[in-house]
Amino acid sequence: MKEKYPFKEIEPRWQQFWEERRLFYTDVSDAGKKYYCLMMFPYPSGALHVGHGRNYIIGDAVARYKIMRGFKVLAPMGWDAFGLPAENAAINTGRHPRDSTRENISIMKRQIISWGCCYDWDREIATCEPEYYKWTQWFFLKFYERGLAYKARAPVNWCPSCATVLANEQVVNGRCERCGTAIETRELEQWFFRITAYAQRLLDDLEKLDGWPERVKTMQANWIGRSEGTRLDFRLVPRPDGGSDPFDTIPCFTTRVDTIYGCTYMVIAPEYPHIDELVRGLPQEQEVLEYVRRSLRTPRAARTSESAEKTGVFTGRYVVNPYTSEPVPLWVADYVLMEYGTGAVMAVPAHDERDWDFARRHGLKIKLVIQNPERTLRLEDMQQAYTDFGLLVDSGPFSGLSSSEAIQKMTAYAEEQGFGGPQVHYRLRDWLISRQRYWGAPIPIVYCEKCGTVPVPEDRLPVLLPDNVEFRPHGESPLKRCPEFMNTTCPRCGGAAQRESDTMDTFVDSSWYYLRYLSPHDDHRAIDSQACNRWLPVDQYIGGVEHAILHLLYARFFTKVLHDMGLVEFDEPFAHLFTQGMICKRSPKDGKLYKMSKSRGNVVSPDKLIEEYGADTVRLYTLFIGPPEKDAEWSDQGVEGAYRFLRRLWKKVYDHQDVLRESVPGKIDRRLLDPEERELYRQTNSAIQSITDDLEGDFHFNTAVARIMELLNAIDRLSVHRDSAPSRKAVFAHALRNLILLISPFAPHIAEELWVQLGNPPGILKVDWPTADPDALAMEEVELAVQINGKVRARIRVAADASEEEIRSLALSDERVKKWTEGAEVRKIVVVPGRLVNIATRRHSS
RNA sequence: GCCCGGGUGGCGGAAUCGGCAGACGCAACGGACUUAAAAUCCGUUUCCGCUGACGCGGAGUGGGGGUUCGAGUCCCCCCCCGGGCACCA
Repeated sequence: MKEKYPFKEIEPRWQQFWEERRLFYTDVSDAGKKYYCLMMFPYPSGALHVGHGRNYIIGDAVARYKIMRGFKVLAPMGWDAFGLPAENAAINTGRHPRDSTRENISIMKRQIISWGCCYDWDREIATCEPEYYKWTQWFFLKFYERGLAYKARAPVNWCPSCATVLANEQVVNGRCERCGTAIETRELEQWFFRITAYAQRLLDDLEKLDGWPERVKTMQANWIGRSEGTRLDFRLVPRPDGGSDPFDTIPCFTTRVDTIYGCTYMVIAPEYPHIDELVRGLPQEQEVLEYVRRSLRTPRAARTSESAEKTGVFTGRYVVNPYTSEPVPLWVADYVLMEYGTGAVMAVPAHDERDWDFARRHGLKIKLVIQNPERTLRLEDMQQAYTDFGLLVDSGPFSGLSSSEAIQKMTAYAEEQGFGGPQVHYRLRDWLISRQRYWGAPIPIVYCEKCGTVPVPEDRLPVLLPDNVEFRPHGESPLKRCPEFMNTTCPRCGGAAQRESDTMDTFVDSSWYYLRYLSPHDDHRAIDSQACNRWLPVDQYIGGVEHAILHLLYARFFTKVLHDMGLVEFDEPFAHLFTQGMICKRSPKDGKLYKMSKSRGNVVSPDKLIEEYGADTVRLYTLFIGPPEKDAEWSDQGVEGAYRFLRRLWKKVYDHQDVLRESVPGKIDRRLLDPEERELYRQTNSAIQSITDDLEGDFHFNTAVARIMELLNAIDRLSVHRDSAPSRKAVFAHALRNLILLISPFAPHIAEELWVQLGNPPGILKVDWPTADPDALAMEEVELAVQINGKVRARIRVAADASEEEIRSLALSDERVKKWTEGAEVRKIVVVPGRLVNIATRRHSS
C-alpha cells in the first residue's frame, strides 16, 4: 500500500473494473426490485463544467446506494443531440453539425467516465441519429392520426436572431430564451401539438405526483393557468346603414360576471378577425385601421409591458349588454390580447384596474355596481377601481347579492337565457413544434398538389436529413434549398410533391427518450411496452429546475398521449423528481455571482481538478457544497478541504494496515468494551443510522458527508496500535470498515481501493449497505442541561435510564442550581428525558 | 400585484415532534514539527462586558408583538432577498 493517496493510479483502475464487470449494465427482463434512476440527458455543447457534474454525481451516488440496498438499478445516459447551437456553429465555421455533435459527445462521455459516474452504455442514445429520430417522426405521425398534430396559421413568436419561431415556453419576458433578442410576432403557418386538449389532466394529475417538489408543481399549475368564469355573448347593434356584418355576436370571457351591470364599453384586440369589415364605410374607419396596423407592428414585449399606456380607439359600433339590453360602445385596444379568452373583454372600469385606467384616459363612463360592505364607496372619492368582492348595487334583480352568489346565479341565468354560461379558460397554448432549422428531426409530411397534405407512411421512415446542405442564416431552413430533399413523390398518388422543410422542436426528442432506453436499438418499434410497463414510471428523475415547465410538462403530455394510445399503462412518467440547484461562481469581470457558463467566463473545468485532486475529491466536494436542491457557490478552497479529508482517511488506513487486516469482522460484544471503545462503537452505528436516513429522505448529501467526517474525527480520538486489546482493535476496524462502506457511493474509487486494502475481495457494490445496531445507539450516561427559567445554568450527568424523580432531585441538589433557586419559589420542573431539565421559579418581592 | 422559496458567526451551512443555537467544512489567529517553507498535527474563534486567572454575567437565528416552563422552529404584523406568473379579462 502506498503511503500517499495515489488517486491518479487507482481511479482509472477502478473505472475499468466497473466497466469490465459490467456492474451498471442491466438486464431489463430480469425480475427483482427495480429502480430506474434517470438523470436528464445533456445537450452536447462542448465540454462539461463542474456545475453540470452535480447532476451526474448525485445520480451516481443514488444509483450506487440503491445497488448496495439490493435494487436492480437501471441508470442509462444519452444525448439530447439536436439543436440550434450546433447549427449556429456550422454557420460560423462551416463544420457539419453531425461532426461537431459527435465530437462533443465523445469529449463529454470521457468526462463523465472520469468523474467515476457509471451507466449502462449499451443503452446510450443520441436523438440526432436516424435510429432514434425515425421514431420521433413516428410519434409525430401517431399524433397526426389522432388529431393532436395540426398545421395552422397563427400569430407566432419569431426570433429575428435565431431566424426561427419559438414555442411560448421558449419566450422569457418577451425575449428569446436562447439569445435574448426581443421577440416579434409574425403570422405564419406552423405545426402544433394539441397539448391544450390535455390541460385539465396535466393539471389534475399534478396531485398524483407526491414525489415532486411543491414548487415545480406550482410552476406547472401557474403555467397551465386554469381560470373559471363565464362566457357572455354580446349582440352587435346592426350597422346604421343596414349593411351586413361578418358575425352578429361577440363572445367574451369574464371571471367577474357579477360586475356586468357596470359594463360601460367593450374592447376587442387589434388582431380580432374582420375588424376591417366591422368599420367599413364608417367615419372611424381610417383611424381604426391605422390603429390596428400600428399595434400589429409593435413588438409584443413593448405592448404588454406594465408601463405601456393604454391606447385604443372607438370603432363607431355598439354591442348590447345582454343583462341590461343597453348598448355600449365597442373599442379596439391593444391591452386586450387575442390569445387569451375570446380576444374580447367586457370593460367594467369601476371594478377593474385596467378598465379604470382606460376609461379615465378616454373619458368613458364609470358605473359603480359593487359596494364595499365595510365602507361605503362613492364614485366621486374613488382614486382607483374597487376590485374586491362585495355586495351588488344597481344590478337589477341581482342587487343585494354577494359577489360570489351573484357569479353563480348570473352565470346560470346566462345559460337559461342562451347568451352564455360557465366556461373554463387555460393560459396554456398549443405547443408550436415546427422550426425553420436544419438540425432537427424532419417533420414527416409531404405536400402534393393533388392530394394536399399527406403524412409519410410509417414504412418509409425515417425521413433522413440530407448531408449536402449549405449553412447560411437566411430565415428559412437550409432544407428548403436542398432540392434532393425537397423534391419527392406523393405517397398517395405517386405524383411530384414537396417535402415539409421544417424540423421539430428538440423538446419533442426529449419528451420520450426515457422510454427508448428500455429498447434503444429496436428497429421494429419505438418502445418496448412490456419493458416500459415493468420499469416505469422512473423511480427517480434528477435534473435542473430550469426544466420545471418546458421539458417536464411536454414529457408528461407525451406519456399521457402514449397511455391513451395503449402503448403504456402508466400515465405519469416520473414518480420522484429531484431538482438540484445550480453551481455558481463569481464572475472575474464584475465579482458578482452567476450560474457557471462559458459566456460569463466563470466555468471551472473538471478535467484540471481531477488531474490535481482526483475525481473522488471533486465528487465529495460537490456533494458537500450545500443542500443539493439549492444553488451553491463553488469554492476552490472547499475542494482543498475535501481533498484533505480523503488524504486523512487514506493515511488512517495506511498507518493501521496491520491492525485492520488482522481483525476479522464479526459481532462486537459491547459488554467487553471500555467506555472509549463503546463511544466509538456508538458513533459508528449512529453514523450508519443518520447517513441512511439522509439518503432515504430528501438526498441530504451535505449532512451525510458531514457525518462521515465526524466519524473519522471520532476514529482519530481512539488510539490504537499493534499491542492494543483485541476489543479495541475490533471496534476500530469496525468503524473504519463501515466508514468505507458509507463513503462508497460518494467517493467510490478510494472506497473500493481501501476496501481491498482491508483484505476484502474487490467489488464494494456487491456488499450490503450497513445497518445500525439499535442497541449500540443508546448511551448509558447522558449529560443534561439544567435550565432555570429557560437559561442553561448547569449540567448534570445521569444514567440514561434515570427516572424523572432521580433527575429532579439530582438537578435540585446541584450547587449551581441551588445558587440560582435560593430565595425563590420553584413553581414547576419540566424534565425532558435525555435532553434537559427546566426549573421555573418565581422570586418573592421582599 | 398574485403564488412559491428563503433570511442563522468572517464565509458555505447544521439543528427529528417546540428542548443545550452554531454540527461539519472553509477562512483567520496561536502553537508544535522544520535550517526554512509547504504539508501535517494540536489549540482558539457568535458578539459585548467584567476578571490577574479557572471563570462569570448579558445579548443573540431580518425587525416588532404573541403563545409556552422553554421558540431558529408555532401564531399575528412588518422589512429584505431569490424564483415563478402577470394589461390573463
